[in-house]
Amino acid sequence: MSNQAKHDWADDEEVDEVAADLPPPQKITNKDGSTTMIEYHIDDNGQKVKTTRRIRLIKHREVVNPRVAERKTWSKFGESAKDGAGPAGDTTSVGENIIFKPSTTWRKDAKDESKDPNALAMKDKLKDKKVKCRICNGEHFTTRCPYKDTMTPIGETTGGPGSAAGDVGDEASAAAAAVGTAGAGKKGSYVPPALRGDRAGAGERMGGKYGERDDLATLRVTNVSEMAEESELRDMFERFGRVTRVFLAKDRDTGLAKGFAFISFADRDDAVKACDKMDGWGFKHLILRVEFAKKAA
DNA sequence: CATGAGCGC
Repeated sequence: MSNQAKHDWADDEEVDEVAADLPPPQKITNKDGSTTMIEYHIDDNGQKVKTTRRIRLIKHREVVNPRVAERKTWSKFGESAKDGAGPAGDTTSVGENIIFKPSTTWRKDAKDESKDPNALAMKDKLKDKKVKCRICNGEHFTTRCPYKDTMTPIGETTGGPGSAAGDVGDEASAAAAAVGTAGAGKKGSYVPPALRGDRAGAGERMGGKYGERDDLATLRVTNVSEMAEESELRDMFERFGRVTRVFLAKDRDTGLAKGFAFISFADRDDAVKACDKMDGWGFKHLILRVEFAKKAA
């Protein structure tokens, strides 16, 4: 630190010679306890700028499943009767929450395996059995194809003009085709999101703030427990057919479920079955109400 | 009770 350090930046006051023409800053306390600050300033280009900020109090409160919280109050018994609260390290092992996370780098891992003679033998075996992906002709089953979600199987129409089948021999050239611009309508080529799915050429019917949603096979589920999770809902509804979307409305601040959810099925018939069976279903001490969703407001 | 996000041009 030199003697320049005497200058305190906090004393800098180049502020507000212009402040006179600006509206005064406002501070509004909202119903939910948050504060909205509205300030005005002149930017470098001499433009008047209004800044609105909303400040929330952060609640340092842990969200615990009440059933877990309740269990923690149980008194111990037997040889542990005199032990204090919480797990005793010498008699209890605390399980971790194991979360299943599919790796996004599995292809790389698979490549590394190719150095392994066993894996090579397996590959040869697959070659002999002529396992061929219908999407990219790669040596894997179609369901395992890395382009499964972005490409259409070779030979299936995408709604675009068909052309002679490209000789897509391996994954590398398939990838090149996916990235390239040439094969927009070509079989096995990249399909833009707007053209994916069953509705052919629905591109121009899109509108509204969040785009248009087909709610023909969407159920609205109400009386959903605060503690519910999307995965649990998915598990419950999947047995009726392919679930394409699960939306559980949650409070942005607390993360707790707001009590209603939407479940979309690929097939409306499955939605009908699910609606029938799940309306009145008991879930986490509440009775679900399930009905077909109406159009969003 | 209850009809779905948030990004940023």
